[in-house]
Amino acid sequence: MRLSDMIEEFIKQLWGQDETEVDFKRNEMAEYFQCAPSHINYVLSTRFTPDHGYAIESHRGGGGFIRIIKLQHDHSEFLNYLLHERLGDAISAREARILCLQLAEQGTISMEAAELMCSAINPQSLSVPIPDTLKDAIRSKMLRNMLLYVAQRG
Amino acid sequence: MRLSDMIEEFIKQLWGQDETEVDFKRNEMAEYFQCAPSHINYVLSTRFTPDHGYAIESHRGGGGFIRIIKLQHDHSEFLNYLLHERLGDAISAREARILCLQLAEQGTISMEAAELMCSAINPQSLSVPIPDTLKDAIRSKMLRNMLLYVAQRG
DNA sequence: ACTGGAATGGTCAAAGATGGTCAACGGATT
DNA sequence: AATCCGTTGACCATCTTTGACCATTCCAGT
Repeated sequence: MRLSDMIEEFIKQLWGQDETEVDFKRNEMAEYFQCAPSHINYVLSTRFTPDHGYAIESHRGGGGFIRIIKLQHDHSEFLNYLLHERLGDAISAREARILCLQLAEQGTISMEAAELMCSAINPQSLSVPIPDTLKDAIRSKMLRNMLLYVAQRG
Repeated sequence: MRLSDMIEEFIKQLWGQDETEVDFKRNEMAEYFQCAPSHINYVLSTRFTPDHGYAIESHRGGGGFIRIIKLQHDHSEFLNYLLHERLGDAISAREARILCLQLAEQGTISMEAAELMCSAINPQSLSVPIPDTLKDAIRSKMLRNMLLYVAQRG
């Protein structure tokens, strides 16, 4: 069995009943498996992505940690679709806006949340001198992060 | 838990009912936590700033002390302050995050809205190859648009 | 009034503690 | 042979902790 698979298994066993997230220290984990610390990042980026149903948070510096959050599975199909299929690496302001409003219409988020999201991805927010391709990429990342937050709350 | 976090907690528990400020001696506090006196300053400058809703006063010399004052903001005034003074044309992710959480703390917005805003301004949203100065500019515009929505809605 | 020491708090830079990124290497898979 | 995936290490970014040195205020003794 590959080391990465063992680390994946180990991490999955950290969850107890009902817990929605687990914390650990990257260096301790690497020490335990006698591997390079960056190996932990590799496992996270290949096995604990949003597509796999997880979100990652971390803090550096003394007392730092890595936190893996399980996304709720009982949220709407539409949200899942957006996160895993519809939302790619880039999206226009117009498309993003429509998706936010649809989320509200079908009750996944409040209309206020939708409006707030629209404010964030408003073309004005990105009125800086960079190529449109980058703007579409940023918008996609922004929307993804916001949707991930929504998905964390079930 | 980090020492700095424990000191922060401790200080926050110094407040009684209705009190608007608390006083203490830096050296006594440092002695209590067995840390360098300057550590207290570190905690103050990272957790009790005006952005966090606090002001600091102090006196040196015999009988000296540090005083932390809880600022009390009127909702719409604070929003105006943020929009017209605090928020310039650039802001770091860290500062932006603190301001959003502060808005929730004051009850101007819900904690959900604050978290949603934090998701949008998350460094990950701006992980594209552009200079940091542009990222700070975009963040400022995003936050401004979201705050404008909040202000107009309220 | 002066003056110098004691009692406080402030600043800043270095060291320590974490985690992140990226590119190279090598074996496995196609 | 070409490509993909796992593994590793060099280098980077961020946050915390500590200590050396500085500034201000008070007070007691001239």
